Order: sequence, then structure tokens, then C-alpha cells
Amino acid sequence: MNDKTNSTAPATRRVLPKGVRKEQLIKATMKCIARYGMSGTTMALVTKEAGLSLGIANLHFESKEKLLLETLLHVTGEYNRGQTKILDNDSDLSVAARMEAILQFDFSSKVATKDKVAVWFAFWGEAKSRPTYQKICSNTDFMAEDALCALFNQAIDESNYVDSNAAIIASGYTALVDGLWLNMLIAPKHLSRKQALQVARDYLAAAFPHHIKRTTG
Amino acid sequence: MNDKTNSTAPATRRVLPKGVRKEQLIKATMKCIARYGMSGTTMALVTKEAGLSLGIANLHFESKEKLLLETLLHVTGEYNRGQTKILDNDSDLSVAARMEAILQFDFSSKVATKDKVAVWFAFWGEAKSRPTYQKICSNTDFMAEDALCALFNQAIDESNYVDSNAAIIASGYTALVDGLWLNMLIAPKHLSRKQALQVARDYLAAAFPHHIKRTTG
DNA sequence: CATTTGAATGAACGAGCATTCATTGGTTGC
DNA sequence: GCAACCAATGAATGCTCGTTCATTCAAATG
Repeated sequence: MNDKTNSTAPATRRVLPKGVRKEQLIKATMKCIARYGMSGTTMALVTKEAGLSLGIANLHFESKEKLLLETLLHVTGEYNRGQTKILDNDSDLSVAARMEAILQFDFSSKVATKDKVAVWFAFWGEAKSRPTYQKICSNTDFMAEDALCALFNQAIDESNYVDSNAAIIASGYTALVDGLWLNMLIAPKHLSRKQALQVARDYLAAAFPHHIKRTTG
Repeated sequence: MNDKTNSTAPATRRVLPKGVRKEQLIKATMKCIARYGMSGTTMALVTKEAGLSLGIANLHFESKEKLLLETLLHVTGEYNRGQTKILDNDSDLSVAARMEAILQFDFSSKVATKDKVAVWFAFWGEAKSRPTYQKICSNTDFMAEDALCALFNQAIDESNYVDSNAAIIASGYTALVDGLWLNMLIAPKHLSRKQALQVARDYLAAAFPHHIKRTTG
């Protein structure tokens, strides 16, 4: 009655559309990377996590390499789409509202999940030596920073902030979010999602006091 | 005439003190992690990079696991010692001078080396799944943040900054430095050491305007 | 219901890797 | 100059893991 196949008996073999199987395997891969790390993630573990047979990953993806790549694209794509949706000029939100939405988004329970952040950093850790990963990771960051830069320039125009450099602030905000994610991942006891959000909000409040107010207390 | 053994003929076999060999191997491990990533780093590559025989790593370190651990400790230890030297109350630097020294240190060519930062993130990427790595990584960050917190509190006392929270600022600065390192590693073309330093300085200048001046231009 | 199709399976294979250890030879003390 | 010692070597070993593919079986077709 439940699709969540996982361990136990071989059950009855089901045939499902390719898209469903791929998603199943990508989800399992994320879980394995978060739990066992990049180098501890084996095909046997991934397929077991998905409740499927060993050979299936090579059937739907061509190789382990490709499965990992699509997993990275899944995570980065999700982030980019979410951010774009907030910053796209089609939405009728004010500049201030968009800033607040970005803050909420970056530290939401949908984006800043332990599993997803772990995947993020697992690939970043390997990026230096894998040109393909490096390109995807840097591109994601670059696009995010660029979109923020546009928003910040709007804010500067609106409120005549003096001596403000949108590019520098966007660079700082992007780095700050990455760093906060890292610290939440490594030491969740020491830095909660709420605290991280406060740090990030204070950063934007310092740069754009007319748009974002510091957390009080 | 040169100690830099590297590739080529077997040369003459030399007997060297344990400490020298260990350092040789740790240096080679860092280079391999930076070049081939954590999962691409093999004992064969490390020992070849060091210009030594395959078996030597297991002779001086007990296993690959231990070699990797000591490599991590080498990098984190170096950072901690450098930071402590600057912040230790024994030095007779002013609070402002210490802040400036920390900025210079965090983006110096000794600390923010590509190789070292790559090692840093390779381990961070695996930390989630390896309790030992996690403990070392989080401890390093925790100590660094704590020391900064003390310095920032001194600054707050000195200049009566209102509504300033040293812990939040320290948390933010630490995360910012981590994030900037990450972006320098992934996209050095996009973020230079100099630019990263500017972003970090602007962050401290916003929090402690009487101590640190923003970069002009 | 019989037949065809191709998704799904998992045993078997082989490449790559960490680790071992018998052998080599540089170094030290006599 | 001669042993005795032990750092250093690297071929050999055994294990882990990605990949293959003959076989199985659920679903679609007529």
C-alpha cells in the first residue's frame, strides 16, 4: 500500500516509468552521500537504500559517474530554480520583500536540509579535482551571486546608500550563506538554523538598513 | 645535491629520521588531495609524489586512515597556532591591530593556499560521515570563533558599540572566511585573494567602524 | 489465453586498491 | 673494515567495488 520500498523481502517485482526510478535512485544517492560520505557511497549501498537491485543504477544511468553527476545537478538545479522564482522581475514583490524572501529561502527547511547540504559540500570537496563538478558548482554560485547583485543594485538606487558596492555585498552574502551552511552541517549543536538566519539578516541589515531590520534581542 | 626527490631513477636509498619522512608524506598527501581529490588519493600516488616506495606510508603511519588523519591535524593545527599567536594577550598589539592582523592572516599566501584550502574542504566534505574528522573540523572552527569572540568583546568595551553582539559577529566572520575560501578555491578567476580580503574587511568595518576602516575605491 | 517485450535482477567478473613481508642495502658501533 | 641492525623497498596478496549480462517475470498486445 506504500511505495516506500525499503529493505525486507524481495517483494513482488514492479515495473515503473524511467523517471520514477531515476528520482528514486537520486534520492537514495543523496541519503548515502549524507550518511556515508562521497567515498563511502557504493552502488550496492545506493541500490539497497532505494530497495532495488544492484544492476538497476547502471540500467537507468550509464555509470556511477553519471549517477553522481545527475545527483549534483538535482540539488543545484533545485536551488537555482527556487532563487530565480523569488528574484524574477515577474513577481510583484518589493525589493525589501524579496530580500526577506531570499533570507527565508536560504535557511528554509527545504533548502538547508542536512542531507542536501551534505551533498553540496561532498561535491565541493571533490570539485578541485573534477572539472565537471567544478564547473557546475562554480556556475551555481556565480548565477546566484549575479542575481543577488541585480537585486542589491535596485536597493541602492531606491535608497541612495552611499559608498555601497552591490557586487562586493553579493559576494559577501553568498560566501556567508555557504559558510553558515558549512557550520550548521559540521556543528548543528553550536549553530542552529535560527542563529544562522540571524547572522545573515544582520549582514543584510548592515548593508541595507532601510530595507532589512536587524533582529532585535 | 638536492633533497627534492621526485620521480626519475631509484637514486640511492637514504635513511632519514622518522620526523622528516612523516612530514614528507604529509606534504605529498596534501598535494595529492588538492590534485586528485580525497577519493582519488591512493597510497601509490602519495608515495610516488613523495619520491618514496609504496610500503613506506604504512611503515611510518600505521594505515591510510591514520595518514589522512595526521594530514588534517597538520593543516588545522597550523591554522590554530597562527591565529592563537595573533590573539594571545601576550602580544602587545592593540585591538585594532589584532583585527587587521587576523584579516591579513586569513587571506595570507601562507594560509589561503590552494592546496591547503583544498585539503580543508576535502575533509569537510567527508566530515558528516566520519566522526573523527567531524570532531577535528568543528573543534577548529569552534576554537577560532571563540578566540575571535573575546577580541570582539574587547572592541565593544573600548568603543561602546551599541547593540553589538560579539558572538554573532564572530560566527558571521568565521562563516564568511570559510565561504570566501570556498569561492576562491572553486572560482579563483571570479574571486581573487584581494577581493576576498576586501569583502572580509568590509564586514569587520561595518561592525567595528572605529577599529577597521573600509577599503576605499 | 498465448505471445512478445523489455524492465528488473543478482551472480560472476575483473580492475584497482590497501596492506603485507621477505629482501635489500645504508648506517652505526666496535 | 666488519657485523648487526633496521629503514626502505616493491612484488605479491586478498579484498572491495563498479560493471556486465544471461535469466526472470510483470505488463502490454492481439
